[in-house]
Amino acid sequence: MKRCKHNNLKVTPQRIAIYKKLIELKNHPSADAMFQTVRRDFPNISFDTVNRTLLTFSEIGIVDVIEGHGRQRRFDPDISCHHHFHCVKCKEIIDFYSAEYDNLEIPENIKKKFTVLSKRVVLNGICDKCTE
Amino acid sequence: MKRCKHNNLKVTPQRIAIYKKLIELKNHPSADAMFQTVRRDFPNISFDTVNRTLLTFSEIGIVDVIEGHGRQRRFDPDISCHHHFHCVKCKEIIDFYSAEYDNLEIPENIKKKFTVLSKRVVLNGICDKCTE
DNA sequence: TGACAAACAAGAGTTGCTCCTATCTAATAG
DNA sequence: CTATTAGATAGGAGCAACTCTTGTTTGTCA
Repeated sequence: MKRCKHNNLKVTPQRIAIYKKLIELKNHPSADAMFQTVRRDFPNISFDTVNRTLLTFSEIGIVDVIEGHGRQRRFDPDISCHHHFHCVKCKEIIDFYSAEYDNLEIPENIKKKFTVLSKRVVLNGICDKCTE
Repeated sequence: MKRCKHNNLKVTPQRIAIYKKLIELKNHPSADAMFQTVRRDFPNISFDTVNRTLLTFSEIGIVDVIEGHGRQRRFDPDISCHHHFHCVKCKEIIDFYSAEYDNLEIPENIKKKFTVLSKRVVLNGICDKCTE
């Protein structure tokens, strides 16, 4: 919440409610999933507020917007360095951790030209559930 | 085109036109961008045909559907192993190559549980044009 | 406590696919 | 070479997931 003040954002009950739900969740909710969840405690919040708040949070760096192949945008409350496995069948995104991947160097020619903010290894494949 | 036959798909003029444009392109077109391009040579092709064909191509492995943060799905005609830099401002996706990244090992616990089909390192940051 | 900028709810609008139906065509059989 | 038929196409309707607009409410600072 300090983060909000630092960015000239007001601390509203809606934002607090969304933030609390976000840190509770261990998966990668869509805007709609967050809306459904927050709505239980806050019955007349609008979808737009939830969605806008999530985008605002991503701008000040308290959530990540994650890469996806599907149609819905997904948010990631875990902003520590981690990596993703995408199942091409069920579209699920599974987090995993790897020291080797965390320590990857950014290639020189990239570092010279661009400002790199984050890195992530994305594996595509078929998850255990879809293999049967 | 052999690939089409192997997968019991018919070789139609539309598919040939889409395929030709695809291998010409060096960027990461959206379905709509492809539609606009193909339409110039093939004025009465429908958007649906282009989109369906791109999805079909991705299923038989002649294009990749790539991770993206925006609302549009992007296709990648370069299916050799390479990596992506995403500019968080202009949303451009820039390809880069790195032998170090190509040789990354898949962690044991992932290999045991899931079938990995491809791997890619995704860097997020700000590109040279957006830095000014 | 009053003024003002920021945030909110509700609903309309937009984008980017995805599905449906009637028509057409490429490939196989005769 | 023609008939058959499974698969493909065009065009348009339908739908999901945002995104914008408008009028109202709420924090914050003077």
